[in-house]
Amino acid sequence: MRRTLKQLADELNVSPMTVSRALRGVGGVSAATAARIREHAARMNYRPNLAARSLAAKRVGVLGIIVPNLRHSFWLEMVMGAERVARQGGFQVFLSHSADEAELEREEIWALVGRRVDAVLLASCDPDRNADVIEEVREEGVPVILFDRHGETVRSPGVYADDIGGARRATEHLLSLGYRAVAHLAGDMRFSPARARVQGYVEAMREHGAEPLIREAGFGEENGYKGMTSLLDDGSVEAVFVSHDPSAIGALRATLDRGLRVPEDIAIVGFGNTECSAHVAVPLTTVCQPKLELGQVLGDLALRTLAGAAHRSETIILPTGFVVRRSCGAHLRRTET
Amino acid sequence: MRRTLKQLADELNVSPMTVSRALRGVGGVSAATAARIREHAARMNYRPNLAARSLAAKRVGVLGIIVPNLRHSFWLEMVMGAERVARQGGFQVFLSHSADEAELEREEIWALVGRRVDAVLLASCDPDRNADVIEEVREEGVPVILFDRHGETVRSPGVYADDIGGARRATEHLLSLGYRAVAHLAGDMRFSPARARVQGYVEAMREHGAEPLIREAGFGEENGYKGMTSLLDDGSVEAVFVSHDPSAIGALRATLDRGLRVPEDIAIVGFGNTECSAHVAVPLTTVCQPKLELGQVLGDLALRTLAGAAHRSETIILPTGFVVRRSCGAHLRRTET
DNA sequence: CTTGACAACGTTAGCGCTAACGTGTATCCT
DNA sequence: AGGATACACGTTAGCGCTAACGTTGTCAAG
Repeated sequence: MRRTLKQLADELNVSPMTVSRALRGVGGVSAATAARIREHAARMNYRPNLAARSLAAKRVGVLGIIVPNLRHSFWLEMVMGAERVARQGGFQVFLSHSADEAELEREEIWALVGRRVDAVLLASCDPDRNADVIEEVREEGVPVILFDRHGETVRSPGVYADDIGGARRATEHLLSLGYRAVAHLAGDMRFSPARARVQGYVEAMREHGAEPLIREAGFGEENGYKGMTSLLDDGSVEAVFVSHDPSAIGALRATLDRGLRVPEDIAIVGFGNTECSAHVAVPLTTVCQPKLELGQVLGDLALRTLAGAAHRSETIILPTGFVVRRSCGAHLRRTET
Repeated sequence: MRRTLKQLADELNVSPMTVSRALRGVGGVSAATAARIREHAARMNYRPNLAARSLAAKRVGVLGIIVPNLRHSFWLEMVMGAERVARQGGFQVFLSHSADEAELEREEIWALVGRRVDAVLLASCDPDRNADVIEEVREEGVPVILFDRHGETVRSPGVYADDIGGARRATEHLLSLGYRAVAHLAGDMRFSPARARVQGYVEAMREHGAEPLIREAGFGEENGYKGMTSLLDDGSVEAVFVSHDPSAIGALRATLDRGLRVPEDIAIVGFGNTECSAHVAVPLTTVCQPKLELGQVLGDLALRTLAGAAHRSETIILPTGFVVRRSCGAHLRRTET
């Protein structure tokens, strides 16, 4: 079967330890021997048994990442960003997802810890409910770094997008275009980003002396459709800031299905800049998070934490961007921005 | 730090082996003792060290999956499907991606094998180039199961979508609508699915006595845009079957940018049914692979292979579906289907 | 009362690797 | 010359777990 360190050592008439040192490049071996060993290992196509290595050493060189869901590009991009940084730092990434179920998430966390990952990067689908596990894992010496979603009770180093600022920006954009009746279709309020976006929206409205009008729709296209329908039933809205692009796409469809025009009759601004946002019938104006960068910062934070170089409870918030397309009606120049 | 088997054993005044047996439920322990042990382990929140377990035992309970790219829902869904089945079978999944680089892919394969995964499920970005690694891994007793893409030289058990049949279906659909000048915007011919789709297209055209017209565009929206532009420059096309939905979206945009109408002037059919396909300006008629099912079949094949219950070089091909939307012009009823 | 068979546990010996310390030899300084 | 110093390498002892075999006790058949 596989070749082991010891076999290599026998073939080369050195001790296993020397081979180990040479292959890891930790010094304590003459350059000549090291070269000889490395060459032989390469020819023999030797690969260390990482399970054994991680058992013997403490560090394993693996970060575990758990996201609620891989189907949304947001998570995916964050993971890719984190992975890139981790790889450059000599770490591998073990990726899991919780399918948005707190119970499964607990299991996944334990599975990662059982595999002795060096750190857990977690976008929890329910940070408060799983606060105990997180605490426990921390006590065992495995850093847990939260991202995107935080809870009320859990405070921890983490990386987040500036949801409040992004929501303010979106709302102010609509107000500056001259819309007054600007409503908000909120996301699932169990999640901190949804709450933060509501907050940003409300702040912006208040500052402009406008009355907030909020409807909780939840995430996803269908919820957006329903939420928008109910909003249109109820009263006269000029513009809507939707908490999440998929919902915004649903809202757009609902509006169009009513025979209303976007943005002439109703303006829409989304949040997230998902893959389809630029392609839909009326291209969506939207807030965009720096997804890849968020991931990179996350990976970086993890590496620094492991190196002991991060502040305790370092919290990083990255600013959001804003993409103006057609759904907000800016191109109609109702008012100069 | 963490509690170990031995600690548990001491606390319970039994041998570590008894604890191990009780926790794995392999028998050889009285029901009473087993219950006592399990209860205590649960209260102590004991988690086995999987690295140690995988070192001591042969089986680890992990499948490694490598896909070229996670950004396309196709791969993602396959992974999710495979993961679901694996989980039900008591396996975890270690997910990697090769970023479409053969060299990286080799590394990822070795990394997985180094971690002693029980099997490698691989959608290779270059099956021929990496045939040697695949062979080597197999010789070490780790089954490698290919999916979606196969090479010329590598023949192996695998799971594939019926690309030929799907392409035939799409082409025949267009022909049956009365279009005669049906062109094909091909994908990247290095990959077997692109070649298969060309084949299906050509076969269908020949059978209807129509002349194939193929242009290689590659994958992705930009390539689709360029390919379509060049196609429109060259001559009179009535309909186009595009090898991949993102390219089809690019092609659609190119057509619209020219001031041509879809489907009135040019009909378009895509392949893949990606997330955006239903949302674009003219909703795309497209061939859809049973992504999740492909993944499930893949996971199932892997488990059966590990159980020794699969035939050598079992190859599974799943039929594709077809979604008629607006871009093909079927709703205009040029001809009854 | 043996004998054997079986259940319920314990013991031993690693899996493949690495940390920590030990040994041997050349080199250098006073 | 004697000892300190440095380097190259070997030895020992596990990491936490499990396979394989050993031991003890029990009970029924002969």
